[in-house]
Amino acid sequence: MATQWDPDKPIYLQLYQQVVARIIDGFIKEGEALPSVRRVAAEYQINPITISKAYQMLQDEELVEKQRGKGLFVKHGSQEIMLNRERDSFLTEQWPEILQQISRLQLSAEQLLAPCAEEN
Amino acid sequence: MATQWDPDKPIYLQLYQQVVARIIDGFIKEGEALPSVRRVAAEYQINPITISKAYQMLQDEELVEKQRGKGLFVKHGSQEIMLNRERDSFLTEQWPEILQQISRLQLSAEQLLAPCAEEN
Amino acid sequence: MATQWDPDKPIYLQLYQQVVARIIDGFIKEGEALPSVRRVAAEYQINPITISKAYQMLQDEELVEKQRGKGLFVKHGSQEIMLNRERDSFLTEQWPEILQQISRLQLSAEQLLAPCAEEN
Amino acid sequence: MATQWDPDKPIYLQLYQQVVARIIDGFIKEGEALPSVRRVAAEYQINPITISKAYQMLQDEELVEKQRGKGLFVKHGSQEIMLNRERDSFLTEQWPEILQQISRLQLSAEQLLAPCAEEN
DNA sequence: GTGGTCTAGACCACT
DNA sequence: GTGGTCTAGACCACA
Repeated sequence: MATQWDPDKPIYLQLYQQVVARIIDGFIKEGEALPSVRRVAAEYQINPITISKAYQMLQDEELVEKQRGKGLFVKHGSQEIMLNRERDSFLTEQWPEILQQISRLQLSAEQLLAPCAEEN
Repeated sequence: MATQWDPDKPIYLQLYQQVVARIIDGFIKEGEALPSVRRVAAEYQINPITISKAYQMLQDEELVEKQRGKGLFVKHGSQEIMLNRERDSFLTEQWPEILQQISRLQLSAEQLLAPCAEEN
Repeated sequence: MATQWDPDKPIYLQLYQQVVARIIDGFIKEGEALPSVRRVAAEYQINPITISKAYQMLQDEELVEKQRGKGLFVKHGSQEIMLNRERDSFLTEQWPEILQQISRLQLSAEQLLAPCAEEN
Repeated sequence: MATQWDPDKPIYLQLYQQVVARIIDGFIKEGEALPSVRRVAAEYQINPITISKAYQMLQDEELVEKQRGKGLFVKHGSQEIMLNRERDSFLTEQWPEILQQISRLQLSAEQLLAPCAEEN
């Protein structure tokens, strides 16, 4: 999917966010295994350690659990937790800043809704 | 103003953005001088080199000009240039991502407009 | 019994320790057979190889002996050997560290004996 | 101090515990900087990344804070938090198991207090 | 000077 | 097959 990496952000973080997104969006279901470290490493031409780092974050947050010798599995309930957490953080952290920015730059509703109009 | 620095972003960048914001918002007017490196360094307990770096960015973008022995002054026309540039970058880079995020998280207009309602 | 496995320790080790504990405590008596690999595998949903590994340790230590075609049997004298070995290792390896920890954390006798008091 | 490493535990974990211990015991005071990654790496002949990993844990737990370009500093209040956490975890997790072990192995008070007697 | 990130390659333990 | 750990060495951004 993400064929290319943004060079301004650590790969492991982008990877982490990608996995979270894929769980939220239901591409990886609860109870299923994450693609193995080696598999991802081969597919994306990335060092396995970089992937481990992303996967470690998911374990630290208890969204994923290790089954020794088998792999990492999405915990039950993770999808909802992730979704709620993303919503919360968007609404309480990012959105207020965005609103402030919009007001500072005196952007009109017309300008903001332009991309929506294009889709029609 | 800037009560504290976000430890995850370079200070010089935060400083740069703060100055731009203050010019756009008219707190520092065109033709006026920026606060001196020393002054800012003392006030914010920051390494002077860090401040120089932020100020250098403003010079590189020709939004500010050096008057030898006097300091840095906001060029005439800078406010408008900055404002337009920020608008453009917001509309073309940030806003599309924000819209996508809103759709992914299935946020309702109600949730998004809540903070506006509060202000009344 | 073993409701769940600690994902941070190898299963075969936990299994080994569990068997030792059950022999020491007399739940499995000398001369009796250990539950078969297949039985344990089915009951605990564990890979049979993992169980073999735990049972192999017991054979290597000659606490258990194989009777071809019948299974593994607890040797006579094993209970005492195990008990003594556990006592020794506890007193010489674990206990000194525990005492040191207690002193470092300045724990009072009161705090340490609280659980004993509860039992009354 | 810890001239040698226990080969059964990851070095980064031992390092983490050592730093926690040194803060609890007051050898590293609140507000002070941790020894730099490179310094420790040179002193103990360890790969810098291994040390980073230990230090990262301390940051994740918000016991230590980064000052960009300067180093890692012990947060105010960390000593007490660490001490309380270690006490809690000892009393609620380790100690009950120890008591159970003592009872299982039928160890006498005499045996347990022997090392204390030696000190006299 | 500081910490952070990544690579390439090795080895280990577990299932 | 799985993930975890470590090394050696490189490069980067920041103050």
